[in-house]
Parts: sequence; structure tokens; C-alpha cells
Amino acid sequence: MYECSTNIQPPLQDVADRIGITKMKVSRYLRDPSSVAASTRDKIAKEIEATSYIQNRAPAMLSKSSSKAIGILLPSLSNQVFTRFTQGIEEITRAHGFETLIAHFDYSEIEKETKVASLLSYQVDGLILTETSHTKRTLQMIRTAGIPVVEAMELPLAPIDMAVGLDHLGAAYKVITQMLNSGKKQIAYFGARLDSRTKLRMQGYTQAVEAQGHKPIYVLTEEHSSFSIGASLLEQALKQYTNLDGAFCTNDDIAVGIMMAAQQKGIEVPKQLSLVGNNALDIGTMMSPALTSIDSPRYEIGKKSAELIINALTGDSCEQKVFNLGYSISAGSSL
Amino acid sequence: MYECSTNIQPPLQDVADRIGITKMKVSRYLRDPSSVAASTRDKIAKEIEATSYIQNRAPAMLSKSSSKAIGILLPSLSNQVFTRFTQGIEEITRAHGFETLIAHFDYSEIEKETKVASLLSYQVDGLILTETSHTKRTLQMIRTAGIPVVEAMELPLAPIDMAVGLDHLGAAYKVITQMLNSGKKQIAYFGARLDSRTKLRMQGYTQAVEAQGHKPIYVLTEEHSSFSIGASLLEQALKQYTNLDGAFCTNDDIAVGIMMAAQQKGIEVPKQLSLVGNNALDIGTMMSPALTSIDSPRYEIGKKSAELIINALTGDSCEQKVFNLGYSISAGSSL
DNA sequence: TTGTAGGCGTTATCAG
DNA sequence: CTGATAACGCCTACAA
Repeated sequence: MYECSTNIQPPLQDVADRIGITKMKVSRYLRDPSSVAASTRDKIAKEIEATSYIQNRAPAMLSKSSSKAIGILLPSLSNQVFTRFTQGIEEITRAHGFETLIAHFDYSEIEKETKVASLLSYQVDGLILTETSHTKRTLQMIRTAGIPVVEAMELPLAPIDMAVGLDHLGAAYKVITQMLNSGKKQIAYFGARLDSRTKLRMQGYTQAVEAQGHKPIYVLTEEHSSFSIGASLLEQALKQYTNLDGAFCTNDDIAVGIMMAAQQKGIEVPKQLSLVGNNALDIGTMMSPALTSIDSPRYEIGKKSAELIINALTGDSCEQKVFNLGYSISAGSSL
Repeated sequence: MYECSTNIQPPLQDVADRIGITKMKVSRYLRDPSSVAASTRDKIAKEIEATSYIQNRAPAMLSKSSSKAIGILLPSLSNQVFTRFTQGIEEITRAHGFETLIAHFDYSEIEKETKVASLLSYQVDGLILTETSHTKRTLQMIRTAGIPVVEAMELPLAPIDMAVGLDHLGAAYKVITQMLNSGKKQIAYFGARLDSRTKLRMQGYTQAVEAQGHKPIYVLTEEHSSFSIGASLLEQALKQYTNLDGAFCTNDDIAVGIMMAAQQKGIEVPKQLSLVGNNALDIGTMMSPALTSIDSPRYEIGKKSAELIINALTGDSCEQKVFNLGYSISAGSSL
């Protein structure tokens, strides 16, 4: 039925033939309608409208190595965190006539390498990454591509190029210190799927508890986070640490799972168990008590990232390469 | 700093030059290593490895109108529903050496049109859509592209080409009938963001309540669904319908929001308020009572969709064009 | 205002 | 087994 190569985007030539002009005229019209005679203008417009002509990007990719597209590399499609982030990016790219190509790698470094190669093979003009650790090969590919790159969400010590993020370690340190100051003695860190943000939060947690002479407690799983994983992690933790009175969670899915499980066990939050999550998702505001969570300006991070890429592409590259967009602690009462 | 056209993916020629052979040899090696002399093979392999050479897809897109990529068009990145669906697709495409290009359109028909054009401009070899209503222009673009297309998730009456989905209307009808048979008298339909699935479920609901002589009650919002929207919709519904004893929700986010709000008001689920959601997300299993929800085989739908596309591309096109993959009712106790 | 020629990187094809 | 050539569609640069 379909020949393997029956993908027949009709070329510009077809449009031209049908009105009896050369394709150059049509090509010119597309970029600047005023550059062709007024009489032809209408005919071209009608024909293009009628046939829903779509530009073929391949020639531009070939002759200018530019696709007018920005590649976005997300760890996962299921993580709500990246929704607003992506919207922020697209808000900017759309305004500048750039497309976005989204790839995801399910938190696998190898898959990430593959996806970077894939995006580069489509000649993306810029790349927005959401992690700061990369394989050697990934780094080399990105470097030889010579395109502007933003590492978003974190503040890498040695950025590839540009970076927009926030201080996850510092945020964790601050909130843990607050928990300890409120009288909590045995706070555990709950983490899943060890991505780099999870590790930074863990470091902040560790530094904060050790600064006050406590021993860190880690309750970790390799599985992806979910509400039910949160519940089972609490189960597991309570068996081992009977005096557990605080939980700092790498994200809100786990925190909410813990809160639900705690409440079903009759454990009072925050009196008996103080609880802090990360990302401030909508579900946390529905809980009672409302979940306290470290919130990040994801939409703004997306926008800033896209702006940096576009500026770099249009020559308005600025001196500052790393931007710290800060965080806030959501108004909850689980701490 | 970056010239607008400084995207320098080094070409095959560079690799060849560095070992002193012609690019044709390298090109052949890439497709079939055994087609070049054994002695050269190693040298090429090493050089490609060392320089992390990346194929440029533009030429293939140009001369064969094929990008070895399948386009996936998702309504939204935040909807958990499409995570497993996409994984199902990629399970298959990866095995066959196809890439995926993901685009999303935030439930906007116009944005969808733009994204379809964008994907086609990248010469995707196939297209997987997740909605069944399209603008005229979208349809025309897809038709003239002449590539295999799957409409996934639903069972359109007039499919563009192929379709893989389930009977949302029938599922709704069945579960509503069950609710009515359990003695409920005033069941409302809760919907947000009127996408096509929401409408199908609404039709099933309407037919079922009318079949038993009741009047349908719709509690709708144009906003995107979320837990907190669910809560405020319940608030709104209770004011108007004081005898409300059942809620059928277009998705679990709303259902969970309703359950939480109900419990905070002291309304017993399911005794006073029977509750059914859609999609069977993880959070529902955490609630008590566990949320009853209509579940769909999203992973399998993704896999089947990708298989159909790949079969069509390789000539193994099959007669059957529409596949109903069914649904199940999750084991909850909120009904 | 309009038309023509060449080039981008890869591979199919044909010749050696 | 290897090499030369042409072709894909569009746009830049130049010519008329």
C-alpha cells in the first residue's frame, strides 16, 4: 500500500507549475510576499492555501545546517515538573519562529546519548538539557556540534556552555535546618530513582543533619517515584527507625504517599511526623495538612533557557553564563 | 560567539579524509561493515568512535523523503496517560531502528495543525495521533503526505487510515448502568478540558442515565483537570444538587480531588457518594476507599499503533484497519 | 521584477 | 571491492 518511499510532500515546483511560474517566485513569496508582482501574489497565496503546501526542511538543514528547531531533552514524560518548564521554553521559541523537538530518555544515560545524537542528526540549532552529568561521548557530540547549549534546572560547577537553575543543595540544607530547629531529632531522606537532583537534595540533607551532630538516614529505592512507592518506603522506614519524626522527600509524589500512609496509620502530621516534599505539585495543596514543599520557578527557567539559546543564535550572546533563579518554600503546614 | 550557521556536524568526508579513503567507503561501512575490505574496517570503526561521528539525516530526507522517524502527537505533556502509551510506541520503534519525534499541542486544534505541519516538514515516515477530530487543513496535509497514520486511543467512525483504541462511550455506559443499578439516583458527570475522550464519556453517561429515565447533570469546566479543580467542582455541584449521590469523572485527577473534598466534608464514599474515575492512575489505589476507575491498555495501544505503522512502511500492511483493545474496571471500592 | 546556476551531505547507480 | 557521478528541494548569489 505505502511504498517505503512514498512520502510525497509535494515540492515547491508543483505549486509553481500549477500557476505557470517558476519555483523561485514562490520561494521568494514565502519569505517576503512584497518581493513578487502584486498580480502573482494572490495566485500564489490561493494555491498554497488550497494545497496546504508544507515547507520541506531538509534543504535548509542541508545547505545551512539549520533546522530552526531547538532540541529539548527531558528525563521523563511522566514527571509533571517538566510540563511548565517546556511551556516556558515554547512560549519563547514560538515567538521567534523556532520549533521544538522533544526527546526523553527515562533517566537512562545511554538512552540520553542516543537521543542527543538523534536530535543533532536533525540539525537542531540549540539544545536544552535537564541534567548535568553526561557520558564522554555525549559531551563530545555536543561540543563538536558547536551549538548553544543550556543545562537547565541545576547549577553545574563546570557548565558545558550556559546554565539556568537553582540551588537544590542549599534549599535542602535550609529546610532541614528548619526542621531540626523545630525540635525534630530523627529525620530521614526519602529518595527514588537517583537522578542528579535527588543526589543534590541528599547532599544538602546530609550536610544539614551532620552539622547538628545527627546521623543521616537514607530510605531509597531504584524504582521510579510514585504515590504508592512513598507509602511502602514509609512502611519500610518505620520498621527500622521507630523514633522517626521527620521525612524529607525528593518529590511530592513520595511525600503525598507518605502522608496518606501515615494518616491511615494514625500518625499525626506534622506533630508526630514532619514532612517536606519537592516541586510543590497541585496534589500537595489538597492534603490536610497541606504539604510543605520546595518550589522551583520552572516556567521561568524554561523561558530563560530558551531566551539564552535564541540570543546566542542571533548574536546577542551575553557575558553571564549561569543564572540562579532561586526557589521558594510553598505555604504548607506539614512542617 | 555562535554564527547563526556554525552548526558544524563534521561530514562523512572529514572522517574519510583523516584515514585517506573516499567517503563512499565510509558510507558503505556504516550500512554494512562487511562491504569494505577487512583492513579498512578497523580504521573506520576507530575513527568514527574517536570523533563521535553523527549521521546527518538531511540528505536522506531530501533524496528519499524518509527520516526514519515516526511522529507522535500528544495533547499534553502533563497527562500521565500518555507516558505508558509513548513507551509502548518506542518499545517497537526502537527495535526497528526508527526514531520518534514527539510534539504536543496543549489541547488546541490550531496548535495541533501547526505541529502536524512541523512533523511533516521533518519528513516523518508515519504519524500517530491521539485525537480523532482534525481541522480541514490538518486532514489535507496528512492526506497529501501519503504516509501511514494511526489514530490512537479512540475508535473513529471514519478513520483517516488506521486506528487503535477502545470504546470509551460503551465503558461509560456500562459503569453508569452499574451505578444506577446499585441504587444511585442522582449521578453527575464531571468533566474538564473538553477533549474528545471527555465528550465520548459524556455521551455514554448521558445515554445510560436517560435509558433509566433520569436527567443528566453535567458539571464542567474549561480549565485543565487537576486535583484542586475536582474539589472545587464538587463544591459547585453540591450547592446545586443537594441529593447528589454519584459522580462519574472524566479522569482520576478530578475523581481524587472530589474524594478528598468529600471526605473533608464528612461525606462517606461510596455510601453517600459513589465515585468512578477514568485511567486508573496510581494515586487512586492509595485512597481509601481505593478509587474505582475505567482502565485502558495504554501500553498495548502504543505498541499496536507502532506495529501498524512499521508494517505499513515495510509493506506488510494488513486488511484490518481498526483495532479495539478493550478496557477493564480497576479493583476499587468507591462504587 | 524575474530567471539561472550551484551547493549543501549522502547514497543509488553504474563503471572500473 | 572501489570510485565517480548524479540526484534530492530549496535558497543564495548573481545575471538579465
